[in-house]
Amino acid sequence: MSPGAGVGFLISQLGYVISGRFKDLLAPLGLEPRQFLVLRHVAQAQGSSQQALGKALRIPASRMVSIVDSLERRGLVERRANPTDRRARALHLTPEGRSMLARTFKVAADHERAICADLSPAEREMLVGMLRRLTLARQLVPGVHPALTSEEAAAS
Amino acid sequence: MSPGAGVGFLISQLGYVISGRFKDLLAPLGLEPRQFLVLRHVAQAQGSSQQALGKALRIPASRMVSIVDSLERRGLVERRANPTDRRARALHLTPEGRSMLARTFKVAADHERAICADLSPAEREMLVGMLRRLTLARQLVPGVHPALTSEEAAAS
DNA sequence: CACTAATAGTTACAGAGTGGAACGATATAT
DNA sequence: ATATATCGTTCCACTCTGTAACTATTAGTG
Repeated sequence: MSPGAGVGFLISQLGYVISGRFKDLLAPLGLEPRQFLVLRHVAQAQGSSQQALGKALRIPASRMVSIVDSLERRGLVERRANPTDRRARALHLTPEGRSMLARTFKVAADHERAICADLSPAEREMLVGMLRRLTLARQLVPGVHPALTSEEAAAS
Repeated sequence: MSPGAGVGFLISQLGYVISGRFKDLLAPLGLEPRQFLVLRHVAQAQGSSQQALGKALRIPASRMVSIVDSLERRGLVERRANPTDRRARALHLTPEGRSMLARTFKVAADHERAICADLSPAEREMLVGMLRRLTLARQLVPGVHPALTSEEAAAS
């Protein structure tokens, strides 16, 4: 079979345009995919340190700095003092951060709807099931998009 | 629904690791994905100019130079004189290029097998059908992976 | 036939994005 | 106490990218 017709190529090709489209949809909110990723994880683990977050998301510490900088500048995230460790910064979502996150979820839902527009609900379910089996077989971290994290970490 | 569970995210996530894996599989042959892409298209359209190739693959002319340089240095591709236009170079596959291409196809086939290992033949067929419908709805160029081409061109 | 505009390939270059190394402040272990 | 590790930060070198300029050649126009 010629490459270009297989599952691998189709998924790879689709994945690229889908994530590119998501980036475009996020842009009007003034958010980049990586910022979205971090914002979402701060919400899930309030008070985390930058290191912990970077470790979970496989983002180098030096890169976390500027990402958190931008989120803080926009008032979406706060760097608070950690009472037990004066080196670390406890990251917290602001009310604006929370409302922004809600907006991004809406964008993501719209995106998902557009992608699945041509599929019947039954097909969609079947597709999700098969894709999920493929991801599990590849030990992907659920909810963490590798493209937004380290290039190195993927190899390790 | 939370992002990370949808079709979009799953495909995007899988696409990233699948293409990354393909890159790793290609590495032992001393070939990068972009070189593979160009090599494959030279084979499909022998005698093409670099511009024509770049246009088809959405690779800027300045970038084609180094790609073709590397392929020529490895003896996989030849820049011959174009009899009707002395500005243009006619690209041709060498015998080594052809055998290299055959090897890459074998790698791609192995890769595809590994990806689909957990799917029954019927499932695989259904998956391909659904994915193909998604790609058609998005007007993707068949066989051309956008990630290996221009960032700009995707927007146009 | 001159002259201008467009095109093929190349080179040079500047900008964005990346992770690693080094640094000061703090925490932990011996 | 003293050495070692960790957190956040800054700095930097490296890669990848497309644009612009340049030469050689071709095509169009009067």
